Amino acid sequence: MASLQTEHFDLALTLRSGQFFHFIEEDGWFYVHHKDRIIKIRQDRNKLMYHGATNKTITHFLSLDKDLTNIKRKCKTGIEKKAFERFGKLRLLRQDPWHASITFICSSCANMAKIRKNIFLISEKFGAQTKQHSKSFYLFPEKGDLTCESTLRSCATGYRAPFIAAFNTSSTTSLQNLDYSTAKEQLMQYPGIGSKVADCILLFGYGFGESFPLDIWMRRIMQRKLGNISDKEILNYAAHTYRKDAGYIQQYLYMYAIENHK
DNA sequence: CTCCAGGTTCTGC
DNA sequence: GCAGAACATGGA
Repeated sequence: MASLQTEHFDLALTLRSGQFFHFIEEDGWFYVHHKDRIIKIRQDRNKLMYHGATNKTITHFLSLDKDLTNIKRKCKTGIEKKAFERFGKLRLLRQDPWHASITFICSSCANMAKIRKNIFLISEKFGAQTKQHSKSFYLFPEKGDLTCESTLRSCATGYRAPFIAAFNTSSTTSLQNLDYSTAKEQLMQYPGIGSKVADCILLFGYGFGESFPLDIWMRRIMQRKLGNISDKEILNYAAHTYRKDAGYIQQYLYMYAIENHK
């Protein structure tokens, strides 16, 4: 077993924050899917203990190298301050883009428990079985393997099944090199990917910090902050006020909104 | 049983 | 361009 020290980081909060669903909790350990690995990991105060990945992989995947200085500066007042105080120890995971894309195509008009179910069923029906840490898992399938719409339907994906099948043959390898707006336009050309899902994919899968996923919870909290304004105006506000830190601040606010809803 | 969920798309003004 | 409805399904 290897270990590493962390600062201002909460593993459980990070994993449970609705950005990622492909993990299980058992006997005090998290078993986290990451590409073809299952990372077995747990936290004790400032110490992370883990099996199945290198220090470098863990540090990158969990964004332990992320500099929070600018984010902290933008959360000095108002609702952002409260959200940062409560949820500032979560990091944005650096997920596999393909995995994140399918996850958030599944997310439309669903809840977190259902998205998790979709991801596990898709893995069971299409993914390769693997044995790691003396346990059996199903890896998330490769791009190109999600062709059968009826099997996708049996993963409780509903009307999203044809969207997944369409994205299965997409060519999105160059998105990394585009600017944010162009990358978002490209993603939104696929069926089932609108503004919000595109922002999730760009933030969680491609690391575009300026992405600001605007869902029903974010709309509520931003309208409470700014008044009854349109989505377009909210996104405009985030772009100009939060800039490259919009994604992180969104995640704090999202968690805050969920925890404090009536 | 009813209501809602990390929306998107189509339709009709 | 903008509001309203349809879209499948599971969880609370």
